[in-house]
Amino acid sequence: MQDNAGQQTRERILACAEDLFGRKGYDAVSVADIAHACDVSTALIYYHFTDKESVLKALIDHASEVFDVHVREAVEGTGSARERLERFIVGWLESAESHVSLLRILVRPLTDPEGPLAVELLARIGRTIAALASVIAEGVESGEFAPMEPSRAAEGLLGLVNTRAAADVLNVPANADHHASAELVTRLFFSGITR
Amino acid sequence: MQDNAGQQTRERILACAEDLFGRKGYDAVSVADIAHACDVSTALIYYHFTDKESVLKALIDHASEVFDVHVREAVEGTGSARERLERFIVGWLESAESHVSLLRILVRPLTDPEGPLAVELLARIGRTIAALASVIAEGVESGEFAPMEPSRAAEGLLGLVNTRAAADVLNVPANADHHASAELVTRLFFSGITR
DNA sequence: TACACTTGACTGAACGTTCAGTCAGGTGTG
DNA sequence: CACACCTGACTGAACGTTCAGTCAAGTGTA
Repeated sequence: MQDNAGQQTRERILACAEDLFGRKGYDAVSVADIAHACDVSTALIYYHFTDKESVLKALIDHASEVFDVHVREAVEGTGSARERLERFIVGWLESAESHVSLLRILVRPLTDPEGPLAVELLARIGRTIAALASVIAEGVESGEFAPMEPSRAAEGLLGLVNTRAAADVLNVPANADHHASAELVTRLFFSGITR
Repeated sequence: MQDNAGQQTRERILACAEDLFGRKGYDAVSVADIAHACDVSTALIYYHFTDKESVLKALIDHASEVFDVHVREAVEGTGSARERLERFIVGWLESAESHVSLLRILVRPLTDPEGPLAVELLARIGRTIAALASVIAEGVESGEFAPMEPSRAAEGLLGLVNTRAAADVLNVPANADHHASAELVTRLFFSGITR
């Protein structure tokens, strides 16, 4: 009972931190804010983590597990390049919907390039783009896609999918209709807007 | 000479703040940082601005002038919907290249929805999307574009163009080749990746 | 069973530092 | 003088972090 009480608390702290960091941003959230949100003392957070940044680090590690799955599936999966990319789009948007805060933490360095752990996060994004680019490159080589620079296209795809995911910030109601989102992204990315 | 020394100083403060806010983010930059960057006292900043947030506000007003031009041109300009959107893409990417910090300030609330002036900035983004959507809607009505929800497409376009603009954060060298960027975005948005 | 000892989980209070913002006053020009 | 411009010295509050110590729940021993 008490053996895993510590683990439970650690998870509770992480859950609160995920929500707060995702909503307000790392800098704007104090350790006291996190502590208050999960009803513990600030000192307890330093019992479970070495410092504030390591809380963020733990969240990022968790986030990678959630989102990287879809990238790996696209790279290692079966089917045509387009099929695998379509599955990536759907999967990524699903994860984005259920882990908005986590996604915001991951993409923040794109608008905050000197923020906390920016170097690590940007490297991660770079790896994601490279992975998607490899799938696109396959499609280009096989003639499935038109000739183009794969890394650029991959960048655009990630931009599209993340914009769509961040859309609930805007007035646009993105809730519950991520199927429509996936369709839009798929269509925009593969066929464009032109009739 | 000294009459407009104040104006000059105000502009210098704004220039430093633009750079610092754009690189490190509003929260991570102290008033003392800004003061030190343009070699004045912190007190002087409070002589020219009522508080820290109003410095950001002044920057945003300036940013709007820089970026809104391209949106207005797309809405009020002549030519087909596609031509006007293409001009918007080129213009926006040009401004983005020469005002990276400013753009980062404008889009930050997308990943920091409770940050400083987020409400105002999000409203601004909403207006931009609505404006682009109206152009896309024209294209849809005239049969130039395939039937689709204009606001979603507009959202995607803005996402594409801003992702491309933020790309210099990544390892991808986006400098000096915003023509290639514009081509990519144009192609991705209008024709998609498919052969 | 009883009692001394250890441990993991947790806290209140305080640390030094940094922050946004203030203020009384100085300097040069019309 | 009067006014625009500017500064050094300062303040209260908030910050991340530390620390001495509490407490309930084992554990080993007799």
